[in-house]
Amino acid sequence: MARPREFNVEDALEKAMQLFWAKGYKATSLSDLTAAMGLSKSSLYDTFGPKHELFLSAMDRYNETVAARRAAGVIDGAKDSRAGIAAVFAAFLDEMLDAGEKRGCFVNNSAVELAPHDAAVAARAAAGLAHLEEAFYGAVRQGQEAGDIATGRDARALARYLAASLNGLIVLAKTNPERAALEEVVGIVLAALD
Amino acid sequence: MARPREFNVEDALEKAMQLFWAKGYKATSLSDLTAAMGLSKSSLYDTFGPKHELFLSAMDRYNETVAARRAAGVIDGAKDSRAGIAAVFAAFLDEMLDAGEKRGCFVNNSAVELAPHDAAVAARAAAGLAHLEEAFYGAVRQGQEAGDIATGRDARALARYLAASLNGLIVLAKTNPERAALEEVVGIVLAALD
DNA sequence: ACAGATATGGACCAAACGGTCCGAAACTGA
DNA sequence: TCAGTTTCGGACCGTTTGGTCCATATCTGT
Repeated sequence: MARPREFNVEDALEKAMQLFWAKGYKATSLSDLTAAMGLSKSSLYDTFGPKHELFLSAMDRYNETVAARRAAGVIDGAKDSRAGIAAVFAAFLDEMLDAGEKRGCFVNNSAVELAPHDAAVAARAAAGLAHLEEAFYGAVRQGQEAGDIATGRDARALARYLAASLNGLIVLAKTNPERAALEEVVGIVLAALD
Repeated sequence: MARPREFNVEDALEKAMQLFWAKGYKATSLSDLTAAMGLSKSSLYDTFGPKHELFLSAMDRYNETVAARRAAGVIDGAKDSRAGIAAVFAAFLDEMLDAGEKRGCFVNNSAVELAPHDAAVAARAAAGLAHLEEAFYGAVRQGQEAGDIATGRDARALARYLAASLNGLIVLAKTNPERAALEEVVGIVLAALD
């Protein structure tokens, strides 16, 4: 019927997500995007709509892929829920310290930069956080039933607490990326499960 | 000797800080600034230098005034250190929920938006966080000596933990401003002091 | 082979960006 | 009073921004 697209939509969206993740919304220009995605402005616009819409798509992709992988990481520690939770924190620390990129969490970044003034972004950020919280919630409940997490506290509150703590650590790591100090904090955070 | 300045430097810087705080660096234009500060571009440039320098001055002002006031809030609870710490968390929750502004913490915002790519901002964000941590540290030590905070944990690590948790709560509050849920999390955070 | 459909790059656009410059205004000290 | 100094608003600058448009190239179905 017609000329085929010369780029892979998924790949291009992935590139856009990586850029927005690393630089934020306002600091990423259309030129940056077209360069990274390997297509021209018109193609970008035809396929993904205006910049803001592309950004929302990038957030959706993040929630569906990166955040989902993270949630799966919690669940993988199924036999030992506590270990699964600890693994998520450890993975984040590695990501913040090893790469030197310090890009943090795309949901976190977007929530801080845009959520107060942008309802669509706020909704996606809320969904992303809820995703993480839900993963923690499942692990906490399981751990409480299995006995390796104390039952004294409400599982929902604990899950929220874990999600908040993780985001706090990310912010801290952006300015003070010292592994030992951060691990000490993680230790205190996880002690709430005892 | 010469024509006097028609605006108050401190007041103008305060206005700039409020704007950057609410909107972030990239989203705040020189037009926004001159309008809010009540002066023309040339005056702004002569007095505060280029935009980036003005932003750094705004961060300095935040650290010297807002952050200092916050630290004083911790110390005010001198007789009961734990209460002083709790008061800081409560004050932040009020700020995030009552105003409806949800601007959060200027240091937190700047750390997320710019720290990974801007060393000067990163340094100031680190200083702001250190300021908060130091206030917590003093309170924790005092509390441990007085007996209302458990001595089982290192005071420095606890202070860092409190600073991280506070920042995590701020991020959470930006997308999910439900008082009850947030207060529950605060309760778990403060339980680490027992 | 060819008609129809569609994705392409690059030219183009108005607006907004951060920053510079300068003539005029307003004050001071002598 | 008036020379000297400093600050003022606003015009102006080149660049970059997000977004639009179109002639061309390339594919498909018949």
